[in-house]
Parts: sequence; structure tokens; C-alpha cells
Amino acid sequence: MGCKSSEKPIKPKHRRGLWSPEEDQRLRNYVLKHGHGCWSSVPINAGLQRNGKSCRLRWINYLRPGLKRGMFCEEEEDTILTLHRMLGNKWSQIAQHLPGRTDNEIKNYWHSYLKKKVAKAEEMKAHIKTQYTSSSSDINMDSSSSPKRSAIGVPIYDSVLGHVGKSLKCTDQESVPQTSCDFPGDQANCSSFLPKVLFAEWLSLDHVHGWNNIADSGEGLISRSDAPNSHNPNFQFTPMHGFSSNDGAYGGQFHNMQSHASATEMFNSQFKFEDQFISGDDVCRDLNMNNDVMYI
DNA sequence: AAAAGCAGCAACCGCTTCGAA
DNA sequence: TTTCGAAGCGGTTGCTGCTTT
Repeated sequence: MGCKSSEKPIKPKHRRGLWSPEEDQRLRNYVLKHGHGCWSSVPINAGLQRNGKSCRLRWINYLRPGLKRGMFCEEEEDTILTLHRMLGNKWSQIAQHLPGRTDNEIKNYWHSYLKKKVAKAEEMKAHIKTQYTSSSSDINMDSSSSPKRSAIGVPIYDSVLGHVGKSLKCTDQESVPQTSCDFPGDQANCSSFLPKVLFAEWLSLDHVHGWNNIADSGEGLISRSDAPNSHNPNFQFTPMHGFSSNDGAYGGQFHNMQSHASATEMFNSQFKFEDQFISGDDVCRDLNMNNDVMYI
């Protein structure tokens, strides 16, 4: 920061509005050739009648190489929903976990589509809830099989009915029906099959692909026997690739977690699932955490 | 066929943070 | 320590194209 440009900007009249292809070309050529350096000098040097801020935005949101254009795929949608639930409107942080997507794009997508989808699903869920509470005698609502408990390990918008089946990804091929809960009546069933805890969100790709490293570094996160393999159907990765261990919302925190207490604190401060706000105590009570290793 | 309404997206605005002087 | 300018970020606006009436 603190770019000290020798050329003092002489209050030029800045063009506004949509960018023309020529402007895009100029900016692209300039940045690719020289780098942006100080954004306020970019429009001057590139011969654009825009302000630096506008150039920066145009570059970041549209011209930057590697940007994905077009529809969001299912995985990306899930990731946004999950991260939004955890982080709120931290679009830039969310964008960090979606390579090729910009914060602006994600924000727009949220406002124009996902927000409504979530709201609709919540509405639906509320409706279902009222139906169940009015005829709950045949539904086992004890703590071990209630949707609340099941939801603990699934920081995904399981209420987004369109995603219930997809997001929850019941991975136990043998014992779990391959249903996607297509109709409301399935929701209770489906939740009872949910894997109990999913911590994949806190893992970086390194951790996903390099369990040896974790063990070798003594930075036990999850016991090695629980590493994802075919014998461990409860283990699951969500589509959240790229969670870095030090800049991610949880990566760093989780790795620095030194005790049950701090884990609880983190849960308490960060996790709000659905309309049931589950405390970290609730979660940790069900876990056996020792020496920085979390057994599931 | 035309007007009104709506949705999606790009861009702008204003505030905050950060780093250099 | 303070000041200033640049960058970053999230909220909002406004344009455009599509759909509905």
C-alpha cells in the first residue's frame, strides 16, 4: 500500500458506466505487461479515463486471468451456502475458497438466487416442523436421532431441500439408502442417516491428500485411523476444497486449538446450525478430544 | 405489440484497514 | 504518533434484457 506515484494525478474527468471492449483491451494489455502496481497510476499509464479504483474492480471482477464465467455448479453452490452460514457476508473470504470466482459474483449470486432458495427452504422446513409436531407420536425425537443432533456434524444448509440429498451425501454405501429426500416426508429419515461429524471443512487440501504429514508433524487433527478410506463410511469430505490452514476461517483456529475449552469456545462463537443454535458444549460432549486429536 | 414489472449483473459508493512518510 | 493515500471490502444502485400482463 502507500503507493507513492511520481505523477500526481491531475483531477481528470473519469469516465463512468459500462466498460467498452477497447477499454478492457487497454487495461488488460497494460496490466499483463506491467502489472498493476499502484492502481491510481494504471489508468494514466494505460490511457484510460477511468479512476484507479474502477480499473482495479474491472480487473479483479472481469479481466483477471483464471476467472470462471457462467453458472455456478452444485459444488460451488454448496460451498457458498456452507461458508455463508459459517462466515456470514464475508464475500471475499468465501471467494477465497472458490477459485475463479469473485466476491462480487458470489455476492450477486447470493442476493439473486441463493438467499431466496434458503428462505424458501426454511419456510418449507418450518411447515414440515409444524406438521411433525402436530403428529409427533410416531417419530423418535430423542437426542440420538433427532434432526438436531444429526445436524451437528453437517454445517451445510440441510434445510435447503433441494440440497438435502446432495449436500449430506450419505456416504455409507451399505447402510444408507441412496435417497435424496425428494419429498418432505423423507427428511426425518434422512437425518437419522447423517454422518455424525464432518470436520473436513477445516482441512486444507494438504490435509486431505497428505494425512502422513499431519501425523508426522504431530499436529493431530483427527486420528489417523479415521482418515478417509473405504472402511470408514462416516468420514466425509464436503466440496470445500482449498481451506487453507492459516487463512481459512477455521483452518488456523482449529490447528491452534489447544484444549477442549478452546474447541468449545470456537464452536460456541462460530457455529450456528439452522434454527437450533447448538453450543460447542453440545458438540464436544459427543466427542472425545485428547491431546489435540479429535476422535470421532 | 407495447408497457410494466422483475431479475441479474456490473459498477459505484462509502467506510475501514493498512502501510509509508 | 499522526497524517495521508491506496487497497480492500460490503452494501447499494442502476442499467439491461427477459417475462408477464
